[in-house]
Formats: sequence, C-alpha cells, structure tokens
Amino acid sequence: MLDRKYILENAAAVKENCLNRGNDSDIDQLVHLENRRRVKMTESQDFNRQANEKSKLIGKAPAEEREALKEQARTLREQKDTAQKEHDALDQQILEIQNRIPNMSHPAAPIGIDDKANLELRKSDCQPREFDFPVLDHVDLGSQLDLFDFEGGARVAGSGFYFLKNDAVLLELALQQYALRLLIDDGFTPVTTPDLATTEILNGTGYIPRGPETQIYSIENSNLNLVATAEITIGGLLAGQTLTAETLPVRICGTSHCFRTEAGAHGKASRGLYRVHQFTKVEMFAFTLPEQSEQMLEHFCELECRLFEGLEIPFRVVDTATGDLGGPAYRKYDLEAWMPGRGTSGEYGEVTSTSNCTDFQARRLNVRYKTKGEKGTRFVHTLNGTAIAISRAMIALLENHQQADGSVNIPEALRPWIGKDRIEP
RNA sequence: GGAUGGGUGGCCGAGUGGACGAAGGCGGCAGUCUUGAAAACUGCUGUACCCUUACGGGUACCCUGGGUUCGAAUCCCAGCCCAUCCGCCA
Repeated sequence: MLDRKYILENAAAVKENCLNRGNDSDIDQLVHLENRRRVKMTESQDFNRQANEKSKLIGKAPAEEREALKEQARTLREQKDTAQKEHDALDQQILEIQNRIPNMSHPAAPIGIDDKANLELRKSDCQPREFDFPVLDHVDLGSQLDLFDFEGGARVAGSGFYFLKNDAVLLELALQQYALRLLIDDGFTPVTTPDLATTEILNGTGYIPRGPETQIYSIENSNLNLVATAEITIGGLLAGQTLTAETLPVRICGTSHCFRTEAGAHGKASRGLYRVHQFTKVEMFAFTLPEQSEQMLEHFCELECRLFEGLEIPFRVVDTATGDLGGPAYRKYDLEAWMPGRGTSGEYGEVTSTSNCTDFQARRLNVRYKTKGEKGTRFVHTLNGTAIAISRAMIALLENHQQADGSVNIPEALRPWIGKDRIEP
C-alpha cells in the first residue's frame, strides 16, 4: 500500500506509474475523496472536542444545570457520530482504491506492459550444454528413473499434485539442505514456518485470498489460508512490531510448502512439475532500513546466482518490466534457468525471483523501526527472494545433467546430502 | 476437548464511572555532584492522525468488536489470545 499523503502530493507520478504497470486505479477519484475525508475528520474531531468539554462541566455543575448540559453534549455527540459515519464511508472507498494501487517502480526498471519487455542483465558462467543425444524432458526422465507419480497425486488430490519417489525425495531434501546451508553461512536466521496464515497477514503481504481470481487456497469456516510462499509467513512474523534501527537488517530464511490454485493458468506451460499446486521452497526474506534495501536486493540476487552456479545449471538474470512486477515490488529480478527439455530445443524458465518491496508491505503489515534520539517511527523496507523452489530447480537439474544412457549426474554440491553421484534406473 | 486464572505504557504494577494518557517502581535520556565511575538528587521519557510557516493546539488508543451513559481502563454482552492443570495425541 502506498502512503496516502504521498499519493496526494505525487498524484501525477503515481498515475504515470499505474499506466506503466497496466493498472487502472482512479487516482483523481482518490484525491477527491481524500480531500473530503480530511474535512469530515476535522469536523468530527471538533464536535467531539466540544462534547468532551461539556461532559467535563457536568460533574462540577449545580444539579439544576445538568440536564441542559447533558442535552447539549448529547446533541454534539450525535453531530460527531454523523460526521464520523460520513468519514468512515469515505475512508472505506479510499481504501478500496488505495489497496489496488501498485508500488512505485525503480527508475531503472524497464518500462513495458509484460515480460517481453524484461531486460536481460547477465548470464551464468555455466553455459548450456551441447547434447550429442536426443534430449528428454524431466517428465520422461522422471518416468524412466521412477522419480514421480503424477497419476497417484491426481488420484489423491487432483491434477497438479504429485508424489516424489525414490531419489527425487532425497533430491528435495538435498536441495533444501544445500540452500539453507549457504544462507545460514551468509548470516540468515533459518526458520520453518506455518504453512497456513490468516487472511490479514495475506492481505498485509499483498496477497488477495477469496476472490474469484485468487491463487490462494482457503480453509472453510476459518480465516486461515494455505500459504503461497513463506514470504507470507516470514513477512507476517514481525507484523505490528516496532524494531530498533540498530537491529536492522533482519534476515530470515525459511523453508515451507507453497500452495497455489493456479486459477486461469491452464494452457500455459504446465507439463510435469513446472506449474503445480504444491511445492517446497526455501525463501529468503529481509527487513531493512530504507537506505539498505537496494543493496540487499543485489545481494539476494547474488545469492540466487551463487546457488544455481553451484548446481551447475545455466541461467540468466532479467530485470522485470514494470507491467510484470505485480503489486508490491518496486524492483524485481527473475532468475531463469535453462531447461533443455522445454519447447522444441530448450527454453529459459523462471526458477527464482527476488523483489524489493520498499515500504509497500511494511505499511500494511505495520512493521516499523525507531531510530534512537529521533521522534516517531518509520516503516522498514521488506525484500523477498527465492533461494530454491524445489519443483522447478528439479526440472532444471534433471534436464541439464541428463546423460546419454538415461541417467542423471548429481552436481558435486549436492552429493554430500544424497550419498551418490548419479541417479540411475 | 474439560477446569480455572489472566490480558493496562519498553518492562513490572496500581486504578471508588468524571481528577486518567493513566499512580508507583524499573529501565532509558539529560543534568547536578565526582579526578573518573558508582551512588544520590533533579528534570524529561508512548504511538498514530489532524490543524498550524512557526510557537503551539486538538482527536484517538488501557486485547478486539459491540452496548449502557452527558461521560468508560473502570459497568454489560460477544469474541480473540495467553497461562496453569486434566484428558487426548505425532
């Protein structure tokens, strides 16, 4: 959520930003309503002040004057209530518009309405292999090596669910260990998180449960929802807290399951593990001072690159275009891994993504910090980034490391946790 | 799931329906004293929002939401959360 005062003072810039992001929020209307709301607020406060003054007199007033004073106070309260109600109605309307306005965008973020405008920033040291045998995709590899059971998953929970089997199970655990180890060594505090969170926390992080277009599974008769990412729970971890500036940045990494309905996603590349309703993910998160967040985004991106270089998977990093940033991100880098089995001769597919949300999430989650000797508090900045999303990492891993004989080499970095150097039928 | 006791400022803790944004203490900050430190003493010490160029002023907030009242931390109703004990359980 953007700050209202900011919107009022920078209406033109906010409007332009909405345009760049393909968002049709009515900024003029918001400005108009907010100006009216201010008037009503002042009015209501003034009536209330007068009523308080009368009420204070009643205790000391002689008995014969009390009824008259009571009547006056009562009238003032009624006037206050009326003004207050009008104020609240305006406030509600403003909030509805305000909630739909996306974050501002980094001046360097490429402007464009969708991912076609994404700007490639760098490529991995590790280059795509030249295969001298017919390349299989992860579904076929998995079938030969008995790593997945999609039919079983569908039987139990419907299409989009799956069982991992045999070495794929070890691979999932190994990938988690590998990512967590690297992040812990970098100074993150590791956590496991709830896989459910309340609707308020989801809203605070910028996720909208229970709409027709929602990506979120909700639990009936409760305000709990299955999380789409640990970003939700870790972001919510400090909701409503005021931190002291010296403790920032706070960096947390967590592993959780991620649940996504993928509503409306049918038809897009969805074979196998690419687009599933549940997967496991190791997530990075940071609460920072405003002046630390740009640097932290670079660092998160650097860590993601290091993780995939370590897995010997070719990738590229793109600076995400304004129209593809989603609501909360100020700037976002996607890391796209080379997937040799995708398309006719291999394609890049998104495997991780890291965003600087500046104070956009913090404002709704109400996470603040206080600087010693300074009056008041300010909102922290939040950042999130995928360390490893297991399902997509597994696609890239299997497809890039496949061998002519149908086996798959395990990259050096994972061997300590798997206990073998190749997966064979 | 059953029983009981609780939710007040950074923390502890008081609070006859008007004096309460809230005693007292601790902690923190500033000062006096001291060669320095400690102790002692003095003062200050919540947050958000609104009005104001400023000085300053105002409104709200004592778990949450309703209600009673001219007036609620205080009374009433509902809910949430926490603690302890019992049962059940990976």
